Amino acid sequence: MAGSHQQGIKNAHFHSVGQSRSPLSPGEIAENLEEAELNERRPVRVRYAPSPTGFPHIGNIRTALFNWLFARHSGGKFILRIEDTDQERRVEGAVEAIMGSLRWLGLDWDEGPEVGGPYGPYFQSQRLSIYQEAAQRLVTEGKAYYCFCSPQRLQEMRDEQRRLGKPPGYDRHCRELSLEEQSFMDSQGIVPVVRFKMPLDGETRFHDNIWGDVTFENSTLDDFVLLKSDGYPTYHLANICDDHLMEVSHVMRAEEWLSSTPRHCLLYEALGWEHPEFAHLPMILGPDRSKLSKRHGATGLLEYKEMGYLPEALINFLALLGWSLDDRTELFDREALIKGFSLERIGKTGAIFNIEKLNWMNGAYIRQLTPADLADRALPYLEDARNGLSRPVGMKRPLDRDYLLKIIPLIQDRARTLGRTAQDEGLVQLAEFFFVDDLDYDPKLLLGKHLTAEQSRSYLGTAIKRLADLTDFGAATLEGLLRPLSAELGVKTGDFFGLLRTATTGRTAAPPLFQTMEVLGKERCFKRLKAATQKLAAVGP
RNA sequence: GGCGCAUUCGUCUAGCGGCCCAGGACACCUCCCUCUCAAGGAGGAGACCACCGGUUCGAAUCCGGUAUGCGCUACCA
Repeated sequence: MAGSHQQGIKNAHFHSVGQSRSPLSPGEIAENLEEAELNERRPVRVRYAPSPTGFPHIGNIRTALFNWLFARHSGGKFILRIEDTDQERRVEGAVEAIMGSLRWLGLDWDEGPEVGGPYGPYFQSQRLSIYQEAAQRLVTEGKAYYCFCSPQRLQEMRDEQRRLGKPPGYDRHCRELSLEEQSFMDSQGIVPVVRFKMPLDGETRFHDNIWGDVTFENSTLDDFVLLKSDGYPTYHLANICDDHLMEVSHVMRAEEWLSSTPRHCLLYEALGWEHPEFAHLPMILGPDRSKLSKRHGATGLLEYKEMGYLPEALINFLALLGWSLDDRTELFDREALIKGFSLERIGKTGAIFNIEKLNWMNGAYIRQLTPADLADRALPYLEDARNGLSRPVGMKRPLDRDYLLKIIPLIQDRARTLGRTAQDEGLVQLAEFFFVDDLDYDPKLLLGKHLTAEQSRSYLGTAIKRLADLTDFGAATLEGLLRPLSAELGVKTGDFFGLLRTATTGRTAAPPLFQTMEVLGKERCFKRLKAATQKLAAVGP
């Protein structure tokens, strides 16, 4: 099977730029910049700005990936900023999960938590005064106002609007409050929020690098909240302030933000700032075409690590969800992805996350690994063989790496994940029988399609006898003995080898028999062959 | 309901007026290889390019409408 691995590499057609792992050369970056940034002289600075309200899922991470690819492609900076402005929904451990996810995929950030940077801090909760000052300034300039409406009033207002079939939105009740009215409310102890004073007419138009020109009537936009009563900013305010202060050049985020972009444009304008370029990424959908969520099954990125997907395979797969290089390239190494990535080739339609294709791709990546690398990556999964489908296997630990190294060539072409899969195509499942002491299988499997229990018993007995004299238990020797024996016994090789396969591996589908027996070793094979004859006794005639 | 956006094989997609009675990939089927299962190789099936009009010598590609879908419509991001 040594040749099979070579073949795997040869036929996988991995698209590579044919250079080492080093980043792009300055010349290449300049070239990329020229093609992508004709109108823009600003250095590229992009950011991934998740909120720690949960663990990052496939969709979030795809956004991170696109930002990272764009930054690396253009020699710009990739910033990680934590948007922790919602105190209520904050989830413990989320920040760690975010960083862990990025690190697992190798998406390194140039500025952000743990690495710092000249535009910090990178946690919005540590930048509150910035937002408060901005809100204050807008109020002073008459571009925003205090709103004292209670949550109850707002809720009733919305219910009423819904009942009347009118477009929902704040009714601007507090927009023109007099100073007296305001101080009265203050004296009542009501803490106001700050709302943006939306232009009542006109339209807001902006250019999106993916969607083209988009226009909104200002009259359809309401006076949204900038600063909450707890002193924290809303996403809109914080996002705008930080993107401006951190000199973000391109805002790349999910499509669901497209509708709030006019608000952001207006806010930039009110603050006297120029807005960055926008690029709204198409969404990742569940099989029912709705926004991917927990009810679609595994969505957390780290779950994919648990299941035994390779980070490079996941990156490749995710990159192809919404982006393509051309009409045929499917497999990219990291450098090829960086080199080929461009905003121009991002599509607009939501993409369904198709796990089948991921499985294929992961298999392709597994095949392309060196056996030693695969062994090292597989070891943790074998040691802790619980992932997903669970059921601990009866292996003695710690595992013998040298033994594993001999097994790898036999299962490398067959594995689709490093863990377990529902179709038994996970590496753990494929390797399992090499490690356990006692095989547990249905004795009937020994009979195959054409043999009786009696025949099986007899063939097995003969095989054991002949095998006993063997000093060399190599695959070639085994074949040299067993193939003629099959003829001698007058059994089809398919039936005979099938019998031996089940006896030695406990399954009907396994790697090639002779190599498998060689790796298993004489002692283990004998034990299993004898156990099989025992089992046969239980089947009857 | 309002606003915005989208619509090419089951799925991911190529296509930016003639090269397309639409190309690639996954999945599926057949065959080859073969001790089983994979991997690999060779084929196949699968899309009236959502629909209806228009522009044009010519449209999947441009324009309009319809339908459907999705997103947003919070003191959430």
